[in-house]
This record gives sequence, structure tokens and C-alpha cells, in this order.
Amino acid sequence: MRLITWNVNSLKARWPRVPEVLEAHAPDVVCLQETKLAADAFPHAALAEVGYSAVEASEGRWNGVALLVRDGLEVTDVVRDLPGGPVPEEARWIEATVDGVRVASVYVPNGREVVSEWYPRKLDFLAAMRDRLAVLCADGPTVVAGDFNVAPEDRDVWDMAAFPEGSTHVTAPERAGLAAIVALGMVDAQRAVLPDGEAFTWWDYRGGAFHRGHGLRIDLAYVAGLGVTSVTVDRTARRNNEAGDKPSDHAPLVVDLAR
DNA sequence: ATGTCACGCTGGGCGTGA
Repeated sequence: MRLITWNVNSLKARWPRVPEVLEAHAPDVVCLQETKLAADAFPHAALAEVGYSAVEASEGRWNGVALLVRDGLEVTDVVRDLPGGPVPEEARWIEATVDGVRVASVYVPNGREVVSEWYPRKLDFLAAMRDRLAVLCADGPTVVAGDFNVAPEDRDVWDMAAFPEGSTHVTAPERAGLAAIVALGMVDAQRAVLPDGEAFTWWDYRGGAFHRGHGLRIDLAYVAGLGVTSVTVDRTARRNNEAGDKPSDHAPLVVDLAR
């Protein structure tokens, strides 16, 4: 199974780039985040034209997650919203069984600042996710992929000095939230095939961050009950294309899994 | 260089979020 996770930063604004990525990689399933669409605006018909169906959890202006599934693969048992999660009004989680694998697309809350009211909610979300994944992993092959808004280790950050005390994405409690997922037996797919070195997936739009290599590894795929054969970051999708269609600030993570 | 995007509301600049 080939799986992609990609925070598109508006599916509507990113539309010309989405079929490009589908054609380039021919994934079986795509976990999207930040679709930023109402359910009735989701581009089901346009996706059908390029051979994909979708299930989505949509909110409107903010957030929004989806699973795109290649035609011919069975999709069952869709669950929208993270059971026990702290922000049920926000569209940050969708899971379904795709071709026999339980797949979840997640958009973890940003957290903003450690001193803000949003930070403890982010930690609560990570804890609820761990509890849900414990249930799913006990049931069969499981993948959770998305924008975790946490860099697992210092080497997943271009410069730790850019994240002084009070900054989110790098704190010990956030990283403990990821470690608790690993403690379930789930594997960080990218690190499984790239033990050393940096492998960023996000670069700020501002300041020429992409060109300067100022990135973070915050788009992650955790896997249980499946082997990982290859993981790549599609940096082409982070660049401007010939038609001038703008990129997301996140690059797609392309993950090949073996049963 | 906090230097960019994308959204809604409104009809183009501001507030919000990342």
C-alpha cells in the first residue's frame, strides 16, 4: 500500500497541485489535512475524474481532514472525530478501513503558545489519540498519518534557538505525547527507513525558509502491523510549478507499506 | 527582516490563524 500524508493548506487553493501529486505517485490512499472546506464544497466530482473517491470530516473555514482512496479499493467503517478528543467541534480526525488497513488522517491542534489555553488542549488531543490508537492497533494493521504539529526530536528542527522557552512544537510534554504512541508499538515510518539526518516536511512561507533549509519534521506517519519499505518527501510539491500554482507550506510525505 | 498565505466578510482592506 502506498500512502501519502499532506497538509494542503486549503484544498480549494491547492486544487491544481493535488492531481499533480496523485499522478506523480499513484497512491492508494491520501491523508489530507487543512482542507478548509465545508462538506458541501468538497470536490468529490473533480476527484472522481482523476480516479479517487473521498471521505471527509469538514468544518468550513478552518481545519478539515479527509481520506482520498484510489478507485477499486474498499472503504468501510468511517469514524469522524477523535473519540474522547477535547475539540469535537473542530474537524481534526477521520479514520476508515481502506483495503483492510485502518487508516487515520489527523490534524493535531497547533497549541500556539505554551502559556495559552490552546496548549493543554493540544496535550489532551495527543492523549486521546494514544487511547484511540491503542484500540485500533489491537484490532489489526493501523496507520495514523498527518500534521502532528510536534517535531519529535531536536534534529527534526532546523535551529532549536528559533524555539525559545514557551514555544510549542518542541516541548517535552508534546514529545511525550508522540513517545506514548511509539510505546504502543507503532513505528515512525520515516525514521524507520531514514535513521539519521534531517527530513523536514514543513517550511514557513516567510523569509525564504524553504530555500534556506529552515524546516521542521512535523508531518508524520506511525504504523503498526505493517512493514515500511520506503518513505520520501515530495519537495517538488513545495516549489512553485510551471503554471504558477502556489504550493502548500507542507510537502507530501510518501510512504510505502508492506503487509 | 514577523519578509507569506488563505480564509470570511464584503466588495478591498482588515482580523484571524498558521
